Amino acid sequence: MYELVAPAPGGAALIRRLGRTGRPTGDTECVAQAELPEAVRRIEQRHGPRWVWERTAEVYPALLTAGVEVDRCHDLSLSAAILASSAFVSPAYTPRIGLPGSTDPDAEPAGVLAPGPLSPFQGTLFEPAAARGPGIDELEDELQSQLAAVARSPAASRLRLLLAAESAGALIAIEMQQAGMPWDAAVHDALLTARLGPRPSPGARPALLEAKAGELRTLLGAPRLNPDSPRELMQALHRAGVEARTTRAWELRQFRHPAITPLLEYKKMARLLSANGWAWIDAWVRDGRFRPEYVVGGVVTGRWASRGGGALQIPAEVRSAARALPGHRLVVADAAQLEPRVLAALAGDGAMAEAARGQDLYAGIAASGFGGDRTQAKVALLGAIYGATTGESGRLMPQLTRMYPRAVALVEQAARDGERGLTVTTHLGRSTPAPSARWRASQRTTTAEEQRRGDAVARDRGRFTRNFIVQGTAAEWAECWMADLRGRLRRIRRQGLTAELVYFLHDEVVIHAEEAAAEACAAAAREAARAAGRLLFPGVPVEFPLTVAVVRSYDQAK
DNA sequence: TCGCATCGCGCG
DNA sequence: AAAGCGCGCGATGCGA
Repeated sequence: MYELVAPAPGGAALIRRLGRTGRPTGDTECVAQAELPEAVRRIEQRHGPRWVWERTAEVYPALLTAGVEVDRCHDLSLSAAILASSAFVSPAYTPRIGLPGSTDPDAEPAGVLAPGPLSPFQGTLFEPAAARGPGIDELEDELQSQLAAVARSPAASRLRLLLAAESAGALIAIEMQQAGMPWDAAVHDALLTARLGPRPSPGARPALLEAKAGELRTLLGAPRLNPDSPRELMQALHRAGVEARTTRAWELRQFRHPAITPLLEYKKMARLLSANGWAWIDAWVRDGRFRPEYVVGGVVTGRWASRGGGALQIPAEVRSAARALPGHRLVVADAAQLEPRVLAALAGDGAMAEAARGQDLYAGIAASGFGGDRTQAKVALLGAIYGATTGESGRLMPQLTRMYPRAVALVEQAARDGERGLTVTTHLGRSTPAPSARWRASQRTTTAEEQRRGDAVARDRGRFTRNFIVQGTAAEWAECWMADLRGRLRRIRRQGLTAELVYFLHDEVVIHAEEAAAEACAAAAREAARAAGRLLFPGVPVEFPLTVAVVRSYDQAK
């Protein structure tokens, strides 16, 4: 059933077999750290247990390096974070181990999640500091306490699915990091050179960017302007008669002045240079792969975050550098309009599910109520999910409410609850953190001015909780999707073919596969999406179609 | 020189 | 503060 792995003093590792409730069912095996991969391989082949460890990121890299993959695990730290705040757990469960992000073993286990630097080590199985962390008996206790918390929950099967998906995500994050996104530095360099000029010496502006800056200085009559400084830029614009309040691109676009167009071009080019220029290649591309670190559960809603290289913000502009190796393809699969579909399923809104029947949900909704205007349908729906009150989407809300009363009522209720400081919870059981100190202060106001500001703070929280249930449940769908897909790709690999997950972006995955396996991977992604829909929403008639592209480079998808 | 806040912009 | 959610990260500017 379970095999618990824990560090032991003297650089050893302990392995203990546990039953359904986390009680030992056999002896504890002690192996040298260097022998752990082999021991894991042996046990994995014998009975394919669910591996239990404190943090996947501390154990799994070394196993993978030794060529040992595991089928499934239970990540105690990630599970603790979910259970500690889940409204589905009652009476409350208190973790006895550190939560993700707290590397300090003395840290208050149930305390606030202090965003400390995680340093998942690469070379050895356990950091030296971990020796002072929980030992095997504490980890066994913790597992029992988590399993008990799940078992007494009225939503036990949902929580079980959530913990399994999150733990699978932890495995996938490490596997993807080791695989890396195939990245052609020469292609990247060529596109930088075309856009900015040849690579300059460090600190200098590339030629085309410098030329653009010169043009700007002339047009604004500001010969010493540094366009990278918002303050200097602001002053120069004002002197030139452009009365912008900020120097953001969207605002500058409103003004008519000869300098605006070159300024917007400068900003675009400067952004490319600083965010994804040559320094980025040097820092993040090695051996033809971009290897970011994925932080599972790094976002409050349950989405993944990343560390290093801005992995989840790779601009369209440089995606042509993500190229399949010769004889290979990138299979790019994207869940079409995931969040609105999740809303339809969550709310059990039959009318919305009906409109979502086809590949394009917005078109379906437009056809049944916005006079066929797809843009309007999209603006209205996103406004409902994000909490827009003014502008076009605000005006479209009454119409949307008439068409889909259940879906709108669901997000409205989440917003009201959030404003009042209540917890809201995703479909599988991830709950919002307790209201911030700022929100609590907003409840104690005396003057009218304080009252007004307090209301604004409450509405902020309402928009957060409104979005939380949708974004968070979408993240659960995506994690279940990917976990199921991982299993299918492993089966494809067992036929001797190359097929590996190399990138994940909230509602989109990239698989690197040899040509002969590409179509099978595309089919696997589609089947996994159906499986995820059934897992989360059994019996609910909402479809989760994918857009799948088999391409040579990432920019060729969509 | 460093840490920290702010601005701005990329992604979903 | 884009019309509204969630992030990461680089450059600048300021105070220590």
